Amino acid sequence: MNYWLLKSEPDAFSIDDLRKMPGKKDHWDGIRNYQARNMMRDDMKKGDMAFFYHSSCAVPGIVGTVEIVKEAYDDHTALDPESGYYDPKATPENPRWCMVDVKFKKKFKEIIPLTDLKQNKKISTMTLLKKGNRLSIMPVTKAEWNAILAMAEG
DNA sequence: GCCAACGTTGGC
DNA sequence: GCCAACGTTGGC
Repeated sequence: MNYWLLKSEPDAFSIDDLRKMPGKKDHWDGIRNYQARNMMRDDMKKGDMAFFYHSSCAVPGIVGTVEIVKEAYDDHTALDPESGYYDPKATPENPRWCMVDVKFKKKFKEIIPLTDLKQNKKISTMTLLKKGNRLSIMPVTKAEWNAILAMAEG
C-alpha cells in the first residue's frame, strides 16, 4: 500500500466539496502532466491513502486525507470541448489522460500550513518541499505520512 | 501581480 | 535530438 499527496486549488475543488459529494466520493480529473499521470496510472492502487493539499490559496497546506477507491481509468474531460480540461490531442482511442476515484476520509481540525511542514525536520526531504516542485500528484513515504499525521493530532 | 522553476512544443 | 520560446504552476 502506497501513500500520496494530491494537490487541488480549493477555489476549484476543496476537501469540503469532496465531503459534500454523494458517497463522499469523486473522480480526480484534470491531471495534465505526464509524470503525475504515470504515477497515477502505474502505481496508485485501490486502498492507497493520500493527503488532500490546498494550493494557490491564502494558506496553502494539507487539510485532510482521502482513500483511493478506484484505480486509473480514462479521463473523459480530455475529450469534452466544453471542459476546461479539454485536450485537442486526446481521442476516444487514445484519451491520453486518466483519473482515479477518491473518497473523503478525514478533515483535520486545522490545516497543516506549508510553513509548518517546512519546519518539521522529519519530513525535510519530502517531494512537496523541494524547490520548484510543481507536481500535482506525488508519492509520500510511510515515515512522512506518519510524521504529518502526528502534526495533525499534535 | 510577480517571478522562479519547470514542462511542452515545434522549428531546425 | 537539440534548444529557444512559450505556457503553467504556485508560493509569496
